[in-house]
Amino acid sequence: MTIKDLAEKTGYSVATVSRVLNDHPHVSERAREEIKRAVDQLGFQINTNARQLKQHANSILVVVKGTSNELFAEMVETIQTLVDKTSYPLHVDYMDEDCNEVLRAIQLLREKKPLGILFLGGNSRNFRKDFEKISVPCVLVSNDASGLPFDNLSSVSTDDRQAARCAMDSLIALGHRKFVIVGGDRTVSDTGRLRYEGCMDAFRNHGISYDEELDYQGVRFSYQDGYNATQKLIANGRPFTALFAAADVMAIGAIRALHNNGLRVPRDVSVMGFDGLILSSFLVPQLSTVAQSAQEMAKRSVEILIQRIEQGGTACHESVPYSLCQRESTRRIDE
Amino acid sequence: MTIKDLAEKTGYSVATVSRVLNDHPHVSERAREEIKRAVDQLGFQINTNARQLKQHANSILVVVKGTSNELFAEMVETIQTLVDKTSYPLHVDYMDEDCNEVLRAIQLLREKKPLGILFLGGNSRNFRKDFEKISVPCVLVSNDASGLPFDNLSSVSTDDRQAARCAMDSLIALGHRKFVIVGGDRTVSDTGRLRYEGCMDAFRNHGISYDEELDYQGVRFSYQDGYNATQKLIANGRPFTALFAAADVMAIGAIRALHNNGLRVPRDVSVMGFDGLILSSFLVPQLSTVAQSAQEMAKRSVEILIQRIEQGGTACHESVPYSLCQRESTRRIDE
DNA sequence: TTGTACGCGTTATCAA
DNA sequence: TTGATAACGCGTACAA
Repeated sequence: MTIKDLAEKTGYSVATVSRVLNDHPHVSERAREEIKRAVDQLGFQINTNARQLKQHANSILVVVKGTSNELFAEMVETIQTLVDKTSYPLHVDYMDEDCNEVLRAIQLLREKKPLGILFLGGNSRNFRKDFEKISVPCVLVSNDASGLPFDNLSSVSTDDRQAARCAMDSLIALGHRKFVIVGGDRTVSDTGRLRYEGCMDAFRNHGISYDEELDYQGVRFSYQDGYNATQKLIANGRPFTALFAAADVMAIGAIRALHNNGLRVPRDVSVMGFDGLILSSFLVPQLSTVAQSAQEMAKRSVEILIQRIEQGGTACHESVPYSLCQRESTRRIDE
Repeated sequence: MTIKDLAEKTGYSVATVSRVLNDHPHVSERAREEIKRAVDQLGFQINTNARQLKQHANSILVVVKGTSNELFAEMVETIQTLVDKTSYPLHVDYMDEDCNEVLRAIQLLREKKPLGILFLGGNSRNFRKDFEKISVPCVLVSNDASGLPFDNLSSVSTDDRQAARCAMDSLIALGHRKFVIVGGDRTVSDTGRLRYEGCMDAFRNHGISYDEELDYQGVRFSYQDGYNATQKLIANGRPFTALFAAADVMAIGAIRALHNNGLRVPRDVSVMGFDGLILSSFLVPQLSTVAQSAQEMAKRSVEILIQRIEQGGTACHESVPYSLCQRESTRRIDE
């Protein structure tokens, strides 16, 4: 079933059929109706390979790093509704967490010929290495790209460092002095490194002693890793009253590990997460966390991308506000 | 940068270049090397649109219904590793929950020309309506398709009805007699309907009275809907000692709602979920649940699909075992 | 072993 | 308003 078949069945030419299919003008009402009816009747489906081979498909591409990242899932939804309001078709591509998102984008660039790309998550090393091959406007979402030398790569992110520092400040204000941190692997995750540094800023400012070796665990952003890391921190035997996890999923694993060791949250240990997943507000206790504005990040990314696509201009780098949610997993302690 | 350019640069013809690109025989070592070098140097990337327009790409397609379904995410990982061991390329396509997965598959069938399709989740109504247009072997995963009249549609699923019944039986064995259920919308979700019927089976068997109107909520599988539904059930004012949620995510929302109403789990109310998400074992209290064998379902689906692709044969329908996890959110009560 | 030439399904540019 | 036809980039008979 091709447009050729459609042409034969309806008695029109492929050109006319194509015009109808693409809602082009210069087609008589009668032809339009007849052809549309035939499309429905015969269950015709267009071949996007052939179409994209010809067309400069004017779509927007979203490359999502990680297939089960709740924060990204929330953002994709927002992006979808926003882009739907424009005339740009949207294409979302999910990939494994430890895939190279830039190489993947280069591949998709050839296939889909999008006008611009939105990266949900990304590793600066990958960008440094291969991004030069991409020339369409791009926006890196949730990571800052201001340090990267590409004027077609904008970014919208949370100020991870400041947000983490703010979280620690709040715990310090609650009277906490002895901390452990379940964070990301600073050698591979930009996010992990920044949030770590934010914590250090707070410690330094308040003269709090902290042993990077004994009180930090750099692991993957998962329940299990959060759990394991916390087990180790407990096993180290250094007392602590507050635990900061650089992601809500790790915080959940951490709370379970604390529980298994007879430590209650927030009675014995205050736990603060990072991200502000929807899930975290349904937990018992509700998770205190630094909430990223997923909606706002998504919104600005789309706006910036479309602006760059339509009006050009060089890269810009924005950070969107975060909000500290003091909920039930943290408490004030007496000195 | 096309194979034509590549041909010019190297002095060979497009045919030879194409052969090298596809690792075909009948190419001299020298030509192979020269061309491969040129590919690297010029950063050539093949145009998959053109390629797929020509080729009957011998890939396997996975259509995932729902972008943030943890259970499916687990299965995709397993599928990926399994298919990687074969020579079939794998293509995973994620779509919104309330999209028509069959129409989407038909579309992708034209684009990617896969040898077979794996459906992760699906609505029997959609299949009944449009599946006839698909002729390649398919496997519906997590829903039973034995009632559907297609001999190229196999299925691998959990026996939802029996599993739900088993869950209720276990709660009854723990002394519970007054139940409420947070389930799916039985009019749209096959899964929701089956799990509901399983509960009814148990009630009937044990002579337990149950008011479908007052004690059942049919909602979407989300935290928020689980929460809202539970609020309503509590507001109805009918006392209950056990709550069954047809999905772990709903159970989590339910627990929070109970908590907000001063009801402790499992002290005041026992809560049992369904799915066995990884998350559920990290909660406090650990969620009692009916765990589906995600791994096993994924494994059998792949096996069946490849078998059908390679050796043909008509559809088969399997159910994989579930396991009842009595953890910390349920308890025995005294009569 | 290599090259020529055609066709895949579509869109777009003409001319009618 | 319509139709014939040339691309798009690639794979593959078939010929050499």
